[in-house]
Amino acid sequence: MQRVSLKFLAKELGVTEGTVSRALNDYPDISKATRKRVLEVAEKFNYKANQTARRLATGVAEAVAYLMPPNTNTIAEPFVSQLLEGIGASLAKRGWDLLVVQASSAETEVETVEKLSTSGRVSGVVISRPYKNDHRIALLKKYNMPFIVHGRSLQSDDYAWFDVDSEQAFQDAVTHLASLGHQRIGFIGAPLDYNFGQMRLDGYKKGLLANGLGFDDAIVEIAEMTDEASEAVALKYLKSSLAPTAILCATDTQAIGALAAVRSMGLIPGQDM
Amino acid sequence: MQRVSLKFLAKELGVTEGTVSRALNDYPDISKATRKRVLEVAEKFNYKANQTARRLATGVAEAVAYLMPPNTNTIAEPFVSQLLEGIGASLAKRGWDLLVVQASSAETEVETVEKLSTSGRVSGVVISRPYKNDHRIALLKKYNMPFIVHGRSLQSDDYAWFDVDSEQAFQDAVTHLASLGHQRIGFIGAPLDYNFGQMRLDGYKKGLLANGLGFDDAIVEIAEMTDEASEAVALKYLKSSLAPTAILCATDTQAIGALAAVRSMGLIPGQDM
DNA sequence: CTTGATTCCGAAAGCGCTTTCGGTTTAGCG
DNA sequence: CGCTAAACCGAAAGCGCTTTCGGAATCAAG
Repeated sequence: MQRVSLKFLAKELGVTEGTVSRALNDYPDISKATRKRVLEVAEKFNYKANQTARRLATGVAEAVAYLMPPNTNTIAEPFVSQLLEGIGASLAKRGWDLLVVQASSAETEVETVEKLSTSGRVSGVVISRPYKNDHRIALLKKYNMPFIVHGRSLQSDDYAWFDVDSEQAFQDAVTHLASLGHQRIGFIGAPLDYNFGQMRLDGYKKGLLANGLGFDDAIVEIAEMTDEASEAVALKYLKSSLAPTAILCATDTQAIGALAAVRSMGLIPGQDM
Repeated sequence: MQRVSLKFLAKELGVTEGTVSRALNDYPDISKATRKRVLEVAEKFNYKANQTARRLATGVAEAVAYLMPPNTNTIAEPFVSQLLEGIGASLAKRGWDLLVVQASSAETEVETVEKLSTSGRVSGVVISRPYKNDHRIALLKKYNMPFIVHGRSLQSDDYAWFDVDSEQAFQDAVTHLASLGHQRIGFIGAPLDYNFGQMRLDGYKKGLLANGLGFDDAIVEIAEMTDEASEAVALKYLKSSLAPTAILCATDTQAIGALAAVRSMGLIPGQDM
């Protein structure tokens, strides 16, 4: 199978590679006639430009990387998948590539970001869940690599981010539960190192306030983001003398754990709890 | 910020770019001493090779693409996410990239595969869920693009694939249930258009046979792969005079539906059923 | 018919790396 | 000490594309 290159097309057409390139890339200084000829022949031979060469020549990578959160298992969370789907779709429209990059651990994350920033294979980076004083962000800035953050941090004024309004959402959730008549609403939170952990807790608190409910340490706890950890916390709540009638969880995984706890107590979720 | 290129390092060291390249890539014809010097300086300036240039020069893309199944929402399925995680991890070890590519629709899928095969940006492709007479596979073969298929088809002898051994797994599942004392095991299957649907059904049947259990039409049904459909089927089983004591579902989603049915009957999963 | 402005395209220089080919040194050995 | 073989490294040619520069051809205007 003869690889169809620019040179091949040029020879076929009896023009220069430069001319073919100009025709293909809609340059102004090319006659209507030759452009038409070039496009036809390119079509005929099913020419697809070698992206690598094009990238080297233009200096633009035409690709962005999504940096996977380092904790294993997080990719299984639907939010990552859906995010990827969205990013991928809009990149595809421009013919750009989506790279999915993993740092095997938190330590290698720095190196991963560094390599991403300096190896020139992407023109932008998307990261999720900023930390406080995020070293990844620091690095991206240092190398002048364009990036956008999914999730916000307390000091995220000086870069672009997008996020769910965690605080509002959790306040709404409390309000919803309160409107159903719940007076005693428990909370299983995510680690406060994560900004969303902090925000969801804040939202929960605001919700309590807004609905005239009291805050009780006994049914508010931060747990690891695993179902086991959350299940244990939920069990403790349920077995206490003043058990909550509803439990709000910061993440899906924790909710799954809590559901298991509810069931193991012989209660039916959505009915007894 | 001065971009550290090979040329830069070469000038810094007083040698040729070629020499630096050789030292960095562990070529044999380079002295221990200069290699050491080169590595030190490279480290000092935090040199990372421009991947694009390297790819163009070597002709190997150092990247593989995962072609997302075209049906929307499938990426949200955990299997895709976990697969990506696994592929990404092993690619990362070799310093290769993982591209996630989406075809917006079934029609554009052909073009997507074609571009993937001819634009030279990847050296291999992974696809999921082969169809019968898969046009993607035909294209990949035509262009001599290495590929591997996740899932198998009936005629998958002439290419590499990997898959869960559905048949064995479901046979094992039946055996497990039988060893717990279950004599009447229901089955909610996936559409037989899917190869795994057929295989799981076969495994179920083999399991019954192997454990001396009888096959009963009344508690074996193929359902859509939604929780609602599965819930309806499970309810029917449970309400019948000869209700099964265990139900095997072909997919997670179906199991979720069945669990709902069990609970709505006031039974506790894992205990009463 | 001359001149100056346009239009179009060829020539060629890169982009940053790899890799072959030779030539110069050094080592090995009689 | 002389010869051959081996060890190193410089020079340079690509990889397949983009893009500047300038020249030839065409056109409009005087």
